[in-house]
Parts: sequence; structure tokens; C-alpha cells
Amino acid sequence: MTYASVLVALADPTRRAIFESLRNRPQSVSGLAMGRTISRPAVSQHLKVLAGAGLVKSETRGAANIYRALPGGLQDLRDYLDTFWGDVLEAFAAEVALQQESK
Amino acid sequence: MTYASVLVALADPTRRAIFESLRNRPQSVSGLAMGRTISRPAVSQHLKVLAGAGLVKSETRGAANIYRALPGGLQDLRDYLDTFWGDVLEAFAAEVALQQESK
DNA sequence: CAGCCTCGTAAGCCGACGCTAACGTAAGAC
DNA sequence: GTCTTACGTTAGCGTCGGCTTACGAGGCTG
Repeated sequence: MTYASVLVALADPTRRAIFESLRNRPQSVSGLAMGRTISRPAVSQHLKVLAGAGLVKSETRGAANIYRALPGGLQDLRDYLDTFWGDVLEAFAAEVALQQESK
Repeated sequence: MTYASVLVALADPTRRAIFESLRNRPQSVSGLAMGRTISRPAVSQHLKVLAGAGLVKSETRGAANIYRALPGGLQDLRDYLDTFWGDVLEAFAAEVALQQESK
């Protein structure tokens, strides 16, 4: 069920940009907001959504708050897509067989 | 770039339900709307979005319009996720090496 | 302590999204 | 031709989501 929240989290372009920036190296909230055109609270809200989807983990270091991308957060979505693959191909094969039979 | 539209398309629960219903067997617009609580035009609009993302193909059969799921439509998203995997693990390894070095 | 930094949250605004109702079009069935 | 079925599109409405501004809570430094 968590693949749904992952899809919602990654559907937003700004959130994707934050996540992509985080995949390279862990960063603080201010650091993430600095290179971008949006304000710092906006980044904070996006991080909240990403954390809820299990894509990001926060780690308090002094007054700062370091965010890091979680590799396993995408696994559920990958499994979901793999399920689709098998089903679609199966349905396709079944239809091909059906048309062969009707000839 | 198409993985973005795929993410947006699959982020909506109703659209996912339609796509999941379509992965089993091709169906007409009315057939898709029948089992659901939403109206037929709503289904039509969702199918338009799915088609724009390359997840679905329409095939006119008489007055009806049969929609079918495309297996290759998810490939771009899969590749995108795979890119993340490598990068995150690489960053993780780099950080581990950094901490090892500082010891 | 005061001052400055970091951050999260609440209120409010505005644009986009999903839905319905109504219309118009095209393809059979009679 | 007439009627019915199946479909796409539009206009309009309600709602949700992303953004900013403003505030309050901690932590660190002088």
C-alpha cells in the first residue's frame, strides 16, 4: 500500500527535485532551500511528505536537521510495477492465443 | 521525461484502479464505468491522461472504443527508479568510506 | 543572559484537479 | 430515416495541494 504514497510523493516536480538533490548527498533544510526558488517552509513541507512515503530520513545534528534519501523506499513501487508487467504480458499472450484459435 | 507524466497519471487512485482493471483485459469506456461509482465522462478523462502518459492505447471497434494497457509504458519509470538505486547506493558507499577514513 | 541560527507549524491565498451535467457526433439496429 | 448506444468535449463547481508570510520552539555562541 505504500507504493501509493510513493507515487503521490514523486508526482510533484519540486518534490522530485528535492529527492534527486538528496540522492547525491545528505543535506540540511536550509541547504536544500538555498539553491531553489521556493522558500524554506515549502521545502520543509515537501520533506514531510517524502518522509511519510518512506523515501527520506531526518537526522538531528545540533540545531540543524540533516535529511538523507533511503534506498529501500522505492522498493514497494518497483514491486508494484513488476506485478503490472507480468499481468499485462499474460493478458496479451492470452489474447494472442485467442485470436490464433479463432483463425 | 515521460516518467514524469507516468508518475502523475498513476498518482491518482481512480486512475490506478482503471489501469489495474485494464491490465487484466481490454475494456470499453462504458464497461469501465459500469463497475465504478464515477460517471462515464470521468472515465473518459482519466483514459485521456493515461493515453497521454503512454500507458494505454485506444482501438475503435464499431461505435465502441476498446482501451488496452501498454506493457512498455512503465519502462521509463522503471529506468528512472533504477537510476536512483545506483546513485543512492553510491552516495551511501562514499559516505561509509568517508567515515572509515576519518577514524 | 541576549542574540542568532536552524527548523516546524498554522493561517490564508490561489491555481490546478477531479467530478458532474449537458451538449454534439458517429456507428449500428430496426 | 429513426432510434438507440457509445463516445468525446465543454462549462462550471467544489475541493485539494503547493506556496508564502508569520509565528513559536530549540540549540549554539558571545
